Amino acid sequence: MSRQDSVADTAAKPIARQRKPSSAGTAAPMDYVLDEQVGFLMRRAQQRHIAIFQRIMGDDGPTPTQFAAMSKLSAGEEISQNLLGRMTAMDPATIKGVIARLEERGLVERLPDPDDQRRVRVRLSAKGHEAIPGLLEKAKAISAATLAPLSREEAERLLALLARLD
Amino acid sequence: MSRQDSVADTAAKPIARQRKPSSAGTAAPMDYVLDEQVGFLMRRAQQRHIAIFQRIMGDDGPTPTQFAAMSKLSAGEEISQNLLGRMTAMDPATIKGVIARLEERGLVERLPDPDDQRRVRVRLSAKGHEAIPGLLEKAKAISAATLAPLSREEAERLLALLARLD
DNA sequence: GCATTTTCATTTGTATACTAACAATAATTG
DNA sequence: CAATTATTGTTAGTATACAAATGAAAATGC
Repeated sequence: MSRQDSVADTAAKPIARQRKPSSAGTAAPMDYVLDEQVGFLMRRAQQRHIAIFQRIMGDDGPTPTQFAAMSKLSAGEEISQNLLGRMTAMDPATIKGVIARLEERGLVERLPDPDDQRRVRVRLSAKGHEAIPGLLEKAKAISAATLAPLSREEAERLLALLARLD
Repeated sequence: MSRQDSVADTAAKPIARQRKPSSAGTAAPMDYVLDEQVGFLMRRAQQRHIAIFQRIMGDDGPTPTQFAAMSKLSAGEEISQNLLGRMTAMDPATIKGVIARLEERGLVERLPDPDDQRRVRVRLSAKGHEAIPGLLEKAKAISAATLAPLSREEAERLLALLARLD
């Protein structure tokens, strides 16, 4: 294997899913199997998704949150930093770092809002705009690859169920 | 609202889900709606889950990954650090930090493996063992609360679908 | 119109999570 | 057995992600 032993491939499948006959006397084992819990399953599905994301976007591509911000900005309007955070499900501290890194790479620009001195308006730079079509193409491939193990109907069902856990 | 404007509650629902008539001339908008992509939906579902986790476990409770490690160790056996990482879907660098923080809090112990000088064996401390029953109780409540918006059948379906995205 | 509250952005601190590079030790193979 | 390869654990660096606290500015209420 070329890439390091990342969790996403090498140790992908959990090793010990055995469900002991509840014998040994270490307190009450209870019927709790970590590998069957929502949180654990979601974490692992996310790890796989992020690995796919990085593979398809490439080494100099945006991270998932960076792309989310760019995607929302691609509509063309200037948006305040915090509002952009809400639109992409990032809190103010998180969106700040994401925008700062996008700005370092020349993909977005920050400018003061003339109407509200607290606000910082964020928008795509010309370079950012140029990147959008290619990124959207890759983003579609990422979603498809992530859902590849499922049929169309199953994928639709999963998305609908996930949307209800908001 | 008492807690800061965290994404998990205040800005929970995406704001702009409007699907413009593909008018404006900023390149090709393509039919890509961030809010409908697997990655985005999983990220938001995870954010909500983690918020529930922290609320139920409490301020001095373990984090999700810390609990995952403790849960696997509760079987009673000593496990090498890397193997424990594979069992809980964490790479070596990540499990190291998790175990270090559990050790600082006196919940796990690290000891050299007599048969393999590279290995570090990890096990629950007495204090860690005592904490397990209460933590398992809370962990079940966390899974239930996370899945609360869904019916039994829907929850089962979601878990089955997530398990296939591994 | 002024005090209270809210919003916006920032900073600091903690915890994941991964890549990459490394050293030490085991296991394998010629 | 010696050389190669693999495994284990560590360190350093980057990027999320959130809590909590702060200061500045805007909105609200009375």
